[in-house]
Amino acid sequence: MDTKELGSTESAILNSAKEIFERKGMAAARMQEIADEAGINKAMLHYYYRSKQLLFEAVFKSAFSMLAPQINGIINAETSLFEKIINFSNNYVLFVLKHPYLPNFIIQELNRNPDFVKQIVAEKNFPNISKFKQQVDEEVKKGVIRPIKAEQLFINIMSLNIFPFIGSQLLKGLVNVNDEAYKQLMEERKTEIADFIINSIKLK
Amino acid sequence: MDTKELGSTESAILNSAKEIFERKGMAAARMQEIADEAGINKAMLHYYYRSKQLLFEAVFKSAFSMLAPQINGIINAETSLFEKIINFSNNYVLFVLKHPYLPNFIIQELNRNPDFVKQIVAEKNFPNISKFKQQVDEEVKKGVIRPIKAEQLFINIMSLNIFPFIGSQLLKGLVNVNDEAYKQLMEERKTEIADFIINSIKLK
DNA sequence: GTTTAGTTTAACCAAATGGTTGACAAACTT
DNA sequence: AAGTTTGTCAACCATTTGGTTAAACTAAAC
Repeated sequence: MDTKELGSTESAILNSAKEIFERKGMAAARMQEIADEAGINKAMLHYYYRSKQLLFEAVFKSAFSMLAPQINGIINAETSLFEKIINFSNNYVLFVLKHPYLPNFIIQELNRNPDFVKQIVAEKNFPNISKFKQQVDEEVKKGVIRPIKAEQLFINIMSLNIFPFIGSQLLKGLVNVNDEAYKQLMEERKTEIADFIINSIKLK
Repeated sequence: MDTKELGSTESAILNSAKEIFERKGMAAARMQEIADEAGINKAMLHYYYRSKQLLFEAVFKSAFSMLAPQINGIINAETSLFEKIINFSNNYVLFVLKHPYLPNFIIQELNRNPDFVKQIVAEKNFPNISKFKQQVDEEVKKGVIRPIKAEQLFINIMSLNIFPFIGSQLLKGLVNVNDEAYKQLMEERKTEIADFIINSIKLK
């Protein structure tokens, strides 16, 4: 596949590995397939990354470091609570269009390997909702929004944004629409989600 | 493992296969492990189910037939819209406590194999939201709830209920709570979700 | 021009894995 | 009771798979 210089072989491997791992998951991914995708010999994978496990971890960390700023940047921005909700919903849809398999990959592998969470959480760039929490508590106290735990609100925001993509196959079936119509629904959600949330919490 | 008579070996296999497949997914599951779990010889798996693929399909269909009534029964009940929302949120949490890996398994394998959806949708007991849709449209027209597409409301309900379990590892990390505290949050959601939704759509 | 260090490949290997076979036993059938 | 079907198992098989190795190639250093 394409590379973008920088130890071209090494980054070609990482790119191909990302593609295969994200689409198939650790267990179903094949080293040979990654090598083929990168257009290089299988031995190169081990030359640069030692083992499947280590290659996987490199991919996972790289993937997580794409998602984290997405969450962090918006949740901890210097904007009002409502703006955060609007921005997140809007941006997340755009993000997923660029990386369709990424969120599912992360969630899946995190479930398969719960200990992994601890490693990741320990890292410096791991998102932190403390600022968001403080903001929510304030708005509740000021009577701008109805009483709600910041944790629950955060889970709601994440759920409404992430699940429609992860559960897309199931939802397509249940809602009984084709790919095109579902894509249209997702498009609408860029504003629908924020409306839905703000309507729920805002005290007029 | 335990069996519950009825061709004891065959059902022992299915039970063990469910357990392993749901926890590890198709790709990572091992036939030997399923046999061990069932306390029988590996050849028996093939005697009763021919191949890994067929055993997997049996498990998947069985799993889906547990989830479907959960959705169907409530969404198409003879109750008011608000009652449906309340009942679903309440029941779903109880369901997941009994079958922790099931929803994730279904969504995961459906993603991995999108063609599978068509097969499943064709079956008679596949949930259908037409009644729910009609109900939502009516309530909008009557001015009981604000204007919202039934499909979007449905997706919101599903997202708010299902995602917190599927993404539990990620959310635990982001919200920064331990297993115990997270379980507590899930407990609260039995009522929190319905409140959140109804607050959003209800016109006073 | 030779050495040297890093890079790449074809061929190979051992373990794991899904699946098969043939013997054997238990349960029906007649 | 003899024969037939059904269920069960240990051993086996072919293929796949992650991983290794030794030799060949490349390009910079001397």
